[in-house]
Amino acid sequence: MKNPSDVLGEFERRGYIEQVTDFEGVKRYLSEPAVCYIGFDPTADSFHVGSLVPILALVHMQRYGHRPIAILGGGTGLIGDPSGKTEMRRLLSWDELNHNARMLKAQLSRLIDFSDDKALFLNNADWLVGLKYIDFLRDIGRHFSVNRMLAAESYRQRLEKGLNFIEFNYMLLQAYDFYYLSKEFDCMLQMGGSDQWGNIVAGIDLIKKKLGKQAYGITFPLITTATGAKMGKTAEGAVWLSSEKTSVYDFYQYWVNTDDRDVIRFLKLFTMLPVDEIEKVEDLKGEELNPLKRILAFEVTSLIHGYEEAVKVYTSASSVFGAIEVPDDLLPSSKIPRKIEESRGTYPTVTFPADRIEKGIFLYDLLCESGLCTSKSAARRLIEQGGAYVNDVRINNVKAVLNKNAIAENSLILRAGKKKVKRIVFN
RNA sequence: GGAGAGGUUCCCGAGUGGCCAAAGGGAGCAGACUGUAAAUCUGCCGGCGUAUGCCUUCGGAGGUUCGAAUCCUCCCCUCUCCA
Repeated sequence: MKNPSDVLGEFERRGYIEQVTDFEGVKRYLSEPAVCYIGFDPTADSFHVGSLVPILALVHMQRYGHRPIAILGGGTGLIGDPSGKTEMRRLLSWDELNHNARMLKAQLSRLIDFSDDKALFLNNADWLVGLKYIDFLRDIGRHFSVNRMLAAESYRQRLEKGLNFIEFNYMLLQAYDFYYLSKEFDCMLQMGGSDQWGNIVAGIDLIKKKLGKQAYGITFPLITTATGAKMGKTAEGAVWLSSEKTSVYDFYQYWVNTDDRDVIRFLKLFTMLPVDEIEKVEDLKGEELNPLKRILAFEVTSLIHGYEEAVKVYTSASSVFGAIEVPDDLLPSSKIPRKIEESRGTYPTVTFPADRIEKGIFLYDLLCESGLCTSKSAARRLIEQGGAYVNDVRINNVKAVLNKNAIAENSLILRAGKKKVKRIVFN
């Protein structure tokens, strides 16, 4: 069993920590199995890559013997957190909320063990919705100074754009969450993104005032890529953890395409590989980083979608981009297949009726309908610019028509640019 | 409640009656170079498609006009100042 207090060191070495309210205090608190919590946004029915750090923080906590609590901001989601947003969030309906809660818990369950209450998944709607306005003002509201709230960074930004009263109350509700959890579950540590600092501190103050107890807070840094983009954002939108929303293939690709400068940092942040091992490969540069990128992609995919799926995408990606041997001594704890036997990868597949190909089908139609291009115009452009490949042969003719000659075993491989590939099956 | 400013294509932002599918930048896409990286260069960047063409788009609904993102009316939203 690991030493519970070492989790803090682990966080430090992995780059999980932005701020701590009281480092020594937290260390003492974590010196024996403790309870900690993180709140999650209920606005979608899947987490995305941006939530990975908080989620993995809970995973680490559990591995070190602590009891993590994931709070779904059901009650607060009905309001919308202004922190770090420049716009007001849309309000959720009850049905959406319940649906999202189910889906999110299922996702977390793959990573966190909720059996026997070793971890908890709670919805703050359970205790927030029943609050009485007047009681709340008397018991909780009086402890908050508006002056201090206005000074909080999270509100200051919004003050410039405009902040309505409902959002202004968000801090009180989140502080109340923390107070509630400290009272009911002895949870004295809250973690969260750096934009949550103000809310966390407010909760600590409230606990001090109401219970006379000391609570703690840790915030994670906002993770951006080397190019300055927010983590997990692509042109197509967020990179989701749900394979329904982001295919496992695209998920894997997102990670392999990591910028050189981010590889080591991301290995520490987003995989569970031992930090010792990661630190040993820190000096690798240039092309040597390619196997590391594959390990990164493999490990994260494996964590989120499971080992089997990860092996599958890894194999198919290798058949698209070429297999490389990953040395046994490179991050030895990784379960990535070190050698790939030449096998046909499983490309993302789209099926078409067989008569389409028998009649002959315009290449641009196929590109468009298979989802590789967003419109026929885009498909034409792609062909004109030399980015369209059928079975690895570049097709430059915009009016190209595919017929039976193009297929082998009822399928063909369609490429758009270097990175987007689909297998088209006709039957 | 009063006064003012504003809402333009994925984002920022120009455009004040025809030359506007709408400048410029960013993002994105393709190609070259490469290592499924970055940087750079070239091209593209509403849709249908190849027609001096049509359709959709400048907050929403109407109107004026041969013609509107641009003018008028009403409405919605945002911001600033005052109360």
